[in-house]
Amino acid sequence: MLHVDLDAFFASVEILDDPSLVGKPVAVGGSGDRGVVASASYEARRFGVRSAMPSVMARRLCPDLIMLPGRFDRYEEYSRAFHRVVSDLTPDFEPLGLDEVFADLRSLRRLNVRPISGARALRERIRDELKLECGIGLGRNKLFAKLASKKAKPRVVDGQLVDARGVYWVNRATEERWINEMPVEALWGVGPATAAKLRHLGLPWVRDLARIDEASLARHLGPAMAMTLAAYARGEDAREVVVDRGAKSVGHDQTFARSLRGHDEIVSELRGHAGVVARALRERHYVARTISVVVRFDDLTSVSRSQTLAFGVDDDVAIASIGEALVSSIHIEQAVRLLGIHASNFLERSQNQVQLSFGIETPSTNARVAASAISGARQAGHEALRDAIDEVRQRFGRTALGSLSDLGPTGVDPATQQGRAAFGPEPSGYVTD
DNA sequence: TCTGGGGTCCTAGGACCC
DNA sequence: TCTGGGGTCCTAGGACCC
Repeated sequence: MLHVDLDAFFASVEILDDPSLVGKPVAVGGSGDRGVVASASYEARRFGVRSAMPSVMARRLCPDLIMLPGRFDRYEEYSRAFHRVVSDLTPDFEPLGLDEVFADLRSLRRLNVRPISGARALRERIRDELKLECGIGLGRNKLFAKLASKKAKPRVVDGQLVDARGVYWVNRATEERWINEMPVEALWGVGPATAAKLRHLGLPWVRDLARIDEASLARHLGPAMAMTLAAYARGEDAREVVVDRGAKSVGHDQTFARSLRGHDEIVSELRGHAGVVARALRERHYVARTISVVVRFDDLTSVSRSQTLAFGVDDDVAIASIGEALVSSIHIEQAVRLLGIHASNFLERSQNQVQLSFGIETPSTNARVAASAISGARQAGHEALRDAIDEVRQRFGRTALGSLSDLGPTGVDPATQQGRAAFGPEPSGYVTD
């Protein structure tokens, strides 16, 4: 198993695209009071800046930090190029986020290529063709390959950058040493909460997990986690490389610089979010049967609501209507700092079974209204129009046409409970910006 | 310093079917 | 008349990963 991890990915792409940033402390992330660092250059890391750190703290540690907002379309381009390079080594690879890849190298045996040679060649090509640095780990399974790639990467020790080995291969002796020396939080799947539980149980080391009875571990962590951790502690990891893992959900969340107050503010933001999710679905030719919303309050507590329909949706207004119905079912007494909407339970768009005239079994009146809105949309020929809008936007840019979600009314006429208002017979709402 | 936004997987309870 | 055990689906929440 091979694991590649690109160094400081987002920050490195920014520096490649703007050479004036070379040698400077650069971070990508939100710059506001509620922002966090998504990626930091090694110059920034020398000051202690780390990803997932609140931006306020990063700036305190490094006053000259150059904070960039992030251009994810650009990172995706680089990511695709990265995957093309990996695919030349083997087609058996699995991306993890934009900047990591697992690859099963067993097929290289037939070609008489040693894993270590393949890894070195891959690293050279990433450097030559993408101008990016990376760490590569080789091991018996995903667990060790991932731990090894971390060892292969440059580290900051006492504010100084320690050179990277580039490629790190874990042999049996090293495996055993790591199992004996590693704290539990070094394991995949052990975060702050699980680490705290394990410390509480007197099991702070991976070697402690090897001696504890799995059944008693399961009582505290659940059966799945217990089984996984017990296996890891024996150096076993059965996870295979899955090529083309299809997406299971898409969503859009946003934390607001100023928390939202009142139903109207929330609904108007929700419509924009619904449009983002709907477009993502259509790009993938999926429809989603389940729509969920999440609301985070100023005290950082969150509430979610979801609803599964008998058929799939991929339409801005339909998803917004369902989202509104769900949000309306939440008791909102505080200001809202985050609002999210997600779609899951995908069907291929071509496989969608649409019911136009049957009553739809749903627990709430609002959802029935949403369903009738969907029917209304289809009957009004709205779908073809929307696809045309998507196509125009694809060819001429996203701002070439005004956004459907800016139309205003919810798409549901409260008097008639009909979903005709926004779809209407006349499409004059869709004129250009 | 006070915690983003993109996701995945697991758990527990309830409804429902056979 | 009161009851089981297996299984699926849905919902809400939580933990984790990059």
